[in-house]
Order: sequence, then C-alpha cells, then structure tokens
Amino acid sequence: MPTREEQKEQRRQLILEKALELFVKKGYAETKIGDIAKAAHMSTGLMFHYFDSKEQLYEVLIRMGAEGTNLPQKLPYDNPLAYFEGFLNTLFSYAKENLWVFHMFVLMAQARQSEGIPTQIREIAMRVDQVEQSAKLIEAGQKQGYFRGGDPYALSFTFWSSVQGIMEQLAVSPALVETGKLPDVDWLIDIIKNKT
Amino acid sequence: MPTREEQKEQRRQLILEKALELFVKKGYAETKIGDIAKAAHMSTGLMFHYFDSKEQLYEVLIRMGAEGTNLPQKLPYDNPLAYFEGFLNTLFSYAKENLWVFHMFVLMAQARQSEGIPTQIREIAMRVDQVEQSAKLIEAGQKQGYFRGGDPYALSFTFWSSVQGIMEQLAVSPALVETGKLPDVDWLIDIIKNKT
DNA sequence: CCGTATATTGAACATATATTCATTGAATAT
DNA sequence: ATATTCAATGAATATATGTTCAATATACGG
Repeated sequence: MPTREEQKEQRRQLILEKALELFVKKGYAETKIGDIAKAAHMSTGLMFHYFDSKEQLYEVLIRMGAEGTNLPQKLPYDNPLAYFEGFLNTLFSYAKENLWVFHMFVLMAQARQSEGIPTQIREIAMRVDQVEQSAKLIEAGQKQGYFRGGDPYALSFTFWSSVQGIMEQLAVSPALVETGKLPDVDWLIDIIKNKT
Repeated sequence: MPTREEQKEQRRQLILEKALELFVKKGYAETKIGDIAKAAHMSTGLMFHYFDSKEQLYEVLIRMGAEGTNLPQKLPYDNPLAYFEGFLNTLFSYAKENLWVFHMFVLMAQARQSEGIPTQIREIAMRVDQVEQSAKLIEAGQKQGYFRGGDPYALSFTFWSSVQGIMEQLAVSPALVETGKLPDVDWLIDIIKNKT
C-alpha cells in the first residue's frame, strides 16, 4: 500500500492532469476551482492544501510546459530539413502516447496570447518562442537550397502556426488521435521545403 | 450631424467591434461586460440598452461569423486546387484590409471548441465546418491527380488546421499583417498539392 | 420654447465563486 | 494505547461581476 508521501504526490499529479485538461477545454477564467476538484474527486477546500491558489496552480503548469516544449538545441540531424522532420516525428509520436502533450501545447499558446493571464505567468510562457529560433535556421538553410525562397521569418511563422493549429485541433479531437488519422510529417515539411 | 437612429446604429457597431476584439484576446468568461463598456466609452449599464445580456451579445457575433465564414459554394474555379487557392487569396487579401476577419476566425474556433460556451451558441458555430466539406472535394480531386495521396479527411483536417493556426497567430500579431509578412498562399497549398 | 421620448449614468442588487477556517477523521509515531 | 500530525470536508466569508433600476441629461417633434 502506498505511503502517505506517495499518496500526496499522486494526488498532486492528478490535480495537475485534470487542471490541464480543464484549462484547455474551458480556458482559465471559465475553469472553476470547484470543477477541478470535482474532476479530481476531492472537495474544493482540499485543493488549497496542494496549491496556494488557482493562479499558482496555473503557474505550475506553465512552468512545466516551458521546460518541456522548448526546442531541443542538439537534436542530431544531417541537414536543417531533417531537424524539422525529426522534431515533428518526435512530437507527434510522443504526443500520441501522451495526450497531455497536445493539451500542454494549447495551454502554452493560450498563456502567451490571452490577456487576462497574470503578467508574470505570461512572461514565462513567452520565453518559449520557436518562430524566432527557427527563422535563423531557415535563413541559413535557404542558401544551401534546403528551404524554399521567401522571408525566413514569414516561413518560420507559417510553419509553426500550422503546427500550433494542428496541435490545437487534435487536443480537442481525441478520436482523430486514437484512429491514427494524424497529419503526415511530410505534408507540413512541404510548407518550408524547397521542391525544385 | 448624424440622426439619432444613425448614432444608435454606430454605437451598436462599436460595441460589436470592441466586444469581438476582447472576446478574442481574453476569451468569453474573462471578458467582463465592464471591459467592453470601457472600450466602447460608455457606462456598464448602457450596454444593456443595446444588448439583452453578455450572452446575447456573444450570440449576435457568432451569427455574424457563421454567415461570413461559410465556404462559398460557387466560387468559380478551373480545378479543385484553384478553388483552395482562390479561397485563401480572397481570405488573406480581404482580412488584410479588414482586421476583424482575423478576429472572427478565432472567435468561431473558440466557440466551436471551448466548453463553457452556451450549447445553443456552440451549435451555431458548429454548422461552419470546412473540414468535412473539403474532404469530399479532395477525395474527388485525388483521382484526377490534383492532390497528394493519403486519407482525404486527414489532408483536409491538416490544411484547415494550419489555416486556423495562422489566422489565430495573425489575429494577435497585427504588426505582421501591417508589414505584409503574410504567408504565401502557395506555401499552404503545398500541404495538399500533388507535386509529382 | 415645452413636453415627451430616448440616451446615459452610477449605484444597488443578486448571484457566483475563490478563499478561509473550524472541525472531523485517519495515519503515524511514541 | 495514546498523542500528534496531517488529510479532508463543507460551511462561512469575501469578492467579483452580471443585471436592474431610479434618477438625470439630451435630443426631437409640435
């Protein structure tokens, strides 16, 4: 039987899991602390044993996301295109087994964009900015003919916005994930790839 | 000087405009009726002269969106690919001049996905489903070699999710729109286009 | 002008919900 | 066994916010 310490940790994880789901499905303000409590099978009051406030609970989630969704700096790859391919492959296959990854992707976007999220928490989410990082990579790769022509920032923006859009839709369409009707990585790579 | 009737209509439009902006930026629940009032330079109470409730104001916006964002049934086109090209071209160029189109796109997605939006309003937003419609078009066009192979629904889903993602990002990045760093329509068409 | 209708305000009211807290019960240590 | 610590509850409290309303200002027709 689990020790007290373990029980507590499990409970904490359960709260985080349910809170993530709800924040994504309903947004920050519309998710009531009582909703989370009910989803985690506990009383409203008990929530405050585990987290100081609704805001702090949200912040914990965002910090987790900020650590997890940063672009890996040293993903091994032969050419810059393969870097993006590798990232998407890893992302999709991992998310398929761990649905919370979809949710986390959405949560981070929400936190970045939506006003009405406390400023300090927004800033944490803002630090994760794939577009800027990738733009440089694309610019370099264009000279070698890997990427199509055009403004590198616009290309990077288009690519990541698309990925974002897909993650968002998948987050609310678990049926698609289960039936395996996921986008083919190549389809998305073609947004930036040079086809001549 | 404008007649009273005109004044009233202008005010109504102003409320709708500001409400759209705020609902998109902050979400439904986080947008307070007082915020909208302030943005439209009027007292909280006066809002209720123009709209019965926050919910009804939201519904009016969703109805506007449902009429505007439906796929045109009879856009003239030579081949199915040109249909998508034409749609995106029209969408981007129109939205560039009318920024509220970006916002409306986001609002509709929010209404469709987010729980905590009153059911009847959700349903209105749900009727606008590009994915299902386009999937048929894609399936037909695949046989003629216009579109790449793969599950037509997954292709349609990927394409529209990408468009959605881009519209969402542009909605919160007006700077990109002004500087004209918009995605090239071809980049997105390449998601579904057959390149052999 | 004057009276009526309409626009507008700000405060009052009702409700919902985040947070606190006194109390209970269970697990662990002594 | 008993004491002590901590998990857990649910009701009480404080606060925020949607909505109503009485009072006031402004525009319009006669």
